[in-house]
Formats: sequence, structure tokens, C-alpha cells
Amino acid sequence: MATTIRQVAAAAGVSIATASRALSGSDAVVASTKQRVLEVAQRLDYLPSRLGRSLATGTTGNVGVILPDVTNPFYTEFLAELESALGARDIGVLVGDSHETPELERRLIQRMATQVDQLVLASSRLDDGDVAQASARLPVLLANRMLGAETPAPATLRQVTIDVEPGFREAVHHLRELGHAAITYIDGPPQSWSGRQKARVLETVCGELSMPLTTVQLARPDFGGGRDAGARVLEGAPNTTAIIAFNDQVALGLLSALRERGLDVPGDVSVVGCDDSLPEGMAWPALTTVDSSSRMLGARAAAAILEPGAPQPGSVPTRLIVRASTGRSHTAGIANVAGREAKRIESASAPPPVEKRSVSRPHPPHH
Amino acid sequence: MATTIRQVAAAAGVSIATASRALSGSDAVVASTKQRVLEVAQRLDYLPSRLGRSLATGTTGNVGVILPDVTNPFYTEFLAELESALGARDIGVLVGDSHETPELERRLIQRMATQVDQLVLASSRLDDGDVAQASARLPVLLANRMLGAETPAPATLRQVTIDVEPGFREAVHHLRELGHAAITYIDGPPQSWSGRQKARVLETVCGELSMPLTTVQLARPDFGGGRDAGARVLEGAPNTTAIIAFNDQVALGLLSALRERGLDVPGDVSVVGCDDSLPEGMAWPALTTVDSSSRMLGARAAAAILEPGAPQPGSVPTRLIVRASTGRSHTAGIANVAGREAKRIESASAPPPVEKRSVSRPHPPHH
DNA sequence: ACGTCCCATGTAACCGGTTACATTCGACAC
DNA sequence: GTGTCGAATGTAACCGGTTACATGGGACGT
Repeated sequence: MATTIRQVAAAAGVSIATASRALSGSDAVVASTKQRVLEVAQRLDYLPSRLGRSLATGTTGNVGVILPDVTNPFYTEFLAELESALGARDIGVLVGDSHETPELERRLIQRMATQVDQLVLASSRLDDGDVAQASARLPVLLANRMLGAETPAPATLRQVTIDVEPGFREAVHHLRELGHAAITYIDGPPQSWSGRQKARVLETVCGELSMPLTTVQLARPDFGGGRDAGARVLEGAPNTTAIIAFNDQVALGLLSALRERGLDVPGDVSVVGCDDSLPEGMAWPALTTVDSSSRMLGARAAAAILEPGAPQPGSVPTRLIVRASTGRSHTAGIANVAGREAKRIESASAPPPVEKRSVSRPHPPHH
Repeated sequence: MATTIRQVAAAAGVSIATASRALSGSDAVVASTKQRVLEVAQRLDYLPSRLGRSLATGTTGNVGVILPDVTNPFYTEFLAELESALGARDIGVLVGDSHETPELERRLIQRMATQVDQLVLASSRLDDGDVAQASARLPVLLANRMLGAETPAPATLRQVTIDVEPGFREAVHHLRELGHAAITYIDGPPQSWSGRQKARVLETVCGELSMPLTTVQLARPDFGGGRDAGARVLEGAPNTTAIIAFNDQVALGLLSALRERGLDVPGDVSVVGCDDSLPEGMAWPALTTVDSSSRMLGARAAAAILEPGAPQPGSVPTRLIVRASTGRSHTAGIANVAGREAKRIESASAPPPVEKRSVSRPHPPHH
């Protein structure tokens, strides 16, 4: 059994109250006694029980963090930032993966509710009512999500968000200036609040500019989802020249689908991502993206937790970062590839481009 | 304040002992009473305190998981698997990121020690002594790490590992059969046990086959690290034709560095990754890799935790998955690219390959 | 009718801390 | 010398559960 404060007190020849005071820093306890208690504690390898302390003080020193998918870099970076900032203040993090489902999320909340001081729900898939209910039990911080205007926000509910408006507006204007006539948006999962925000901005801006907007829904906002969506878009709408993706992972999957079909980015299709989450060189060509930073969101969340009295924090602004995946469209879109392909094959002598050759080589299925 | 069991007991007209029995499932309490207690609990929205329960029972229902980097997909997948399996049994997960440093890891252990039943240290950066010390305090599960043979393993210490031997052996033989004369290994961080394992196997096998082996050390085993290492290798040893990377992220970075310099994979250089962690299409060309699965490691870790009595689990086996990033070397190595480049430009008429053109286009620095 | 036994329930101690309040003791003023 | 005051320390209640043990009453056997 681990050593308790009573053992320390006994060994130091003081009462547990005195031992407690000596150990929990500087209360009114004379220096010599304090010294003695600390020495004994050290010698007995005493480590105060967080459980005992929590029960007595009513504060646990932990926060719970619930994410839709721990595997997704967006949340992973959010979590990394949050954990670091809280850890520096010796606050522990209980983490839960809701696998994008409200049921699991509710269950995780139940499990965490009595052992954390506060809950952080990132991109919560709960409906407004459930969120309100949770925040009736303990303070809740919504990250990347806001309650609808009609739901009265409880006093214990705070929200940190990313304002995607400027970044997505810029993206549409950028594509338009490059000569693209229409835009396809690959949206996130239907429960995603941020996905709805992005869609809403795109609708507005495309409306203003009289550009047609096509939206494609996605089940999982990851690489595989992006690949699937890419394939669907290419088949359903071969004239597409400009695609905006829900996030960088989806954009990456999209790039992969395009490359596999021999399409050039940005020659044939321009692609815009979101999050600016990729290290340099990860995307090919380098991805034009909206810097909807989850790290910054994590930092804001940490700040909101560490300064409970602070005013409702504003939302993180965004902007467009132009790199190499967007450009002037020099074909009439995807439909033209077949023709160009034929032309290339005609001009026999030159070695076929390496990339093309690799495309056709079959390789074993993954997993 | 949250409702407690005493309030439930009072409202149901029973003692707290009876209430506790009724609530904690099926003890010897008559059906009608049990029914009544449960109804009252429901009505009062009662949620039993994990803290109280933990203190009373001496078991918390939580495990602590410490990772060197929550942002690294290897650990992220490990964590996802572990969290899912434990969550299904209503076990909570406290997570900590050691940022690859022993100091932080020790601090995290201190914080977690009194509020978890067990600790999972993934690729622990602690030395053997510190690990032994931690496992004197509470049960510890080492994942992807083993204590040295000379350190006596405490009874509360278990280990789950990946046996990289077969996979890496296969990789070397595979490369040899493709005609590669020498191998370069891009190793992980120096504190990494699994890195040392991989290096050791490569040394052995290359020794057996009399193939020269060059090892390059890496600070951070991620995409950026792989890119840097790639650049170093290309400059220092231009004749390199076969590279094995510590993990898939490093391999991805390497591919990026090679592509940026106009090198063809596998025409000029063959690349082997490790982990099989990439979704289909993520690497271009599809990456030949050793399936050192962190998901499976996570599953084993979960099993070891859920079945405490089970025998010391064996290590996860590995094998080589051959895809498109390895092939017969048709140049004498990197050094020849300059010459080939010149030759291409000579044969004027054919359009330069798309990828090549993109390489030379400058784009703004990332971040 | 009485003793025995068992089952449902209650009482109270306990887990490991914190802290309000009580107690003790020395210093100082008169 | 004695009363007062305050600082250092001790006593005990409390946080919210669990559980060993005590208690009481009904069923059953003789």
C-alpha cells in the first residue's frame, strides 16, 4: 500500500492536520516543524493522493476532453496544445473518443462528469439540448461549435470557435480571379457544426458572385473520405475545375484521387484545403489552404480553462494561404483529359512520364 | 451541488447501505426495494461519484497512458485502439504527452500515479531504473519497449512489443533481390528502444549478406525529420539506391525530399517504410513497408490490461508488404540524375513531364 | 409454542485527504 | 502574579461512496 499522510504525521510526531498544512505549502506552521515533516515525507516516498484531495476539496485538477476522432490530426493537434498548456499547470487530461457518435459522447460525459472539474467538447456531435444538460452538471467548454441562437446558453457554458468566414470568402474570390466559373465543396459529416459554417459562407459568397456551388457530403472527414468523394465528383461532374475541401486530410485524399486518374493539379483542377495542418512537402503540389488552426483553438481553450473569470473569448480568425494547388484553369475541366491523353500517346518517341507509368502498375490492395 | 447517495437513500426511505447495494447492481436486496431506489435515483438524476467510489474501493477505473508525442500517428492509432477497448469496459483514460523527454514523463507519472489503476508507457524514454521505480508504485505496462536483460523486472511490470525482426529481415532480402548493393537506414531518436531493435536487425542481416549499411540518426521521427534526413542523405551519399525508414512518416518525408530533387521512386531510389500506417493512396508511389502495426499493439495492450491474470503476451509479429516504392535500380543511383536531366532537355519537342515543371516553380514558405 | 436460522436491512468504520474549530502555551502588559 | 491575546498545533467532522458486522423479524421444524 502507498504511504498516507497519517503515516507521515506519525513518523514526524505531529498530527495529520499539521502534516497536511506542512505539505500543502505555506500555511501557519513553524519552519522547523515544516522542515521535519517534509523530510519524513521525502524519506517515506510520500505522494499525496489526488483522490483524497479531490474528495475533500471538491476540485479534481483534471479536465475531460472529448473528441470525435483521436486519429484525426485536427483534433490531435488541438489536444496536443491543450494538454501541454494544462500539464504545465499540473492539470490532468482525461480523453475520450466519441467516434463521431452522440451515444458514445453521452456515455463519455457520464464517465467523466464526477472526476473532472470541467469538460471540453471538441466539435461535439450532441444536439443543443444534450449540451445544455451536460453544462447543467459541470462547466463545459465547447470548442469548434456553438449553440443555436434559440438555445439559452447556461452560465457554465463557454465556447471557443474558429471564424471561417474571412478565409473561405478569400478562397472563393481567389478561385474566381483565376478564372474558375463554378465551385464544388466537399463538406464534412452532417453533424459537424463547422462544416455547416463553411457551407453557409460558401453559399453566401458564391451567391454574391453568382457562381454555381455544388456540395458533396462526406461520411468521415479523413483521407479515405476525400478519396471517395474525389472519385464521386470526377464521375458525376467531369467539368469540375475548382474544389474546396472540408479539411486538409480530405484535400489530400482528393489530390490522391485526382493523381490516380492522371489529372494535373492545378492545371486541370484547383484544390483548396482547410486547417493548414500539413507539414511542408506533405501535399503535392503544396496545398492552398485556409489556416483554420486547431493548435490555436487548443491554445484558446487552454486559456479559457486557466482563466475562468476571463470574458467570453473571441473566435480565431482565418485567412487564405495561397500555395501551388490552385491556378488558372488551362483546360475546360476534367472532361478534356481523355483527349489530351490520346494526344500524348500519339507522340510516340518520348518516354512516357514516370508518374503516368506508375499509375497503371497494379499493386496489392492496402490491408 | 450534485445529488449524493445519501439524498437518494433519504428520498427512498432506506439506509445508505441499502441504497448503495441497490445501485451497485445485484446484491442481496429485495426486488421491490431495489426498484424503488432505482426510481428515486433516476428521478433525482443521480450519478455516482467515481471519486468516492475509487477512494472506498481502492480501484479507480482509470488507466494512465503516456506517449512521447500525441501528434504522431503511430501513437495516435495506438491510443485510439486502447481507448476504444478500455472505454467499452467503462475504463477511463488519462493521457499525457512527454514530448520525448524523461523529465516530463516522470512528472506525468507522479500526477497520474494516485488516480489510475495502471500505467501504460508507450515507447518510454525513461531509463530502466526509473521504469522499475514506477512499477514499484503501481502496475506498469510497457508498450514498444523492453527492459534490458540485466534489470530485474518487477512482478507488476509487463511488456507488449512488436517483433520487427522478420519484417526487417524480409525488407533487406527484398532489396537485395532487386539488385541493391547497399542500404541506408534512417533511424529514430536515440532514446527509442524500437529504433535500436530495428538498427540491430539491419546490422545482423546486412552482416549476413555482406551488404554495407549506413545509419542516419534522426531527432524527431516525423514527416519533417524524414525530409531533413532525406536531404542529408542525398547530399552526403549521392549513390544511395535503397533507404529504409524508421517509420512511414519518415518515409513520407523522404519521398517528399526525393521528389523535390526530381528523383524517381523506385527508378532511382527504393524506399521502405515501417508501420503500414498510411491509408491507401497517401504515399506516392504506394509505400513498401513493414507492417509494424501500432493498432495491434494497442489491442494487445488493452488485452493485457483487461486480463490481468493472462500470461505475458508475446510480441506482435511483422512482415514486409511490397508495394510500389521499391524496384530494380535502373540508374547507378542519385548521382546520375543530373546527366539524365540534361538528356531530356535535349529531346526538345515532347512536353516536359508535368511533375518536373511543378518542381521548379517557387512557392511561398510554409508557415 | 419455542428455538433456530437466514435474509433483508441498518449502523458505523473506513478510504486519504482538508479545514473549521478547540486547545494549549508562551509572551507581554498591567 | 494574573489576565489577555495570538500563534502553533491538535481534534474531529466532512467529502461520497463501500462493506464488515450488528440487528431484527419471518419462516420453518419439532
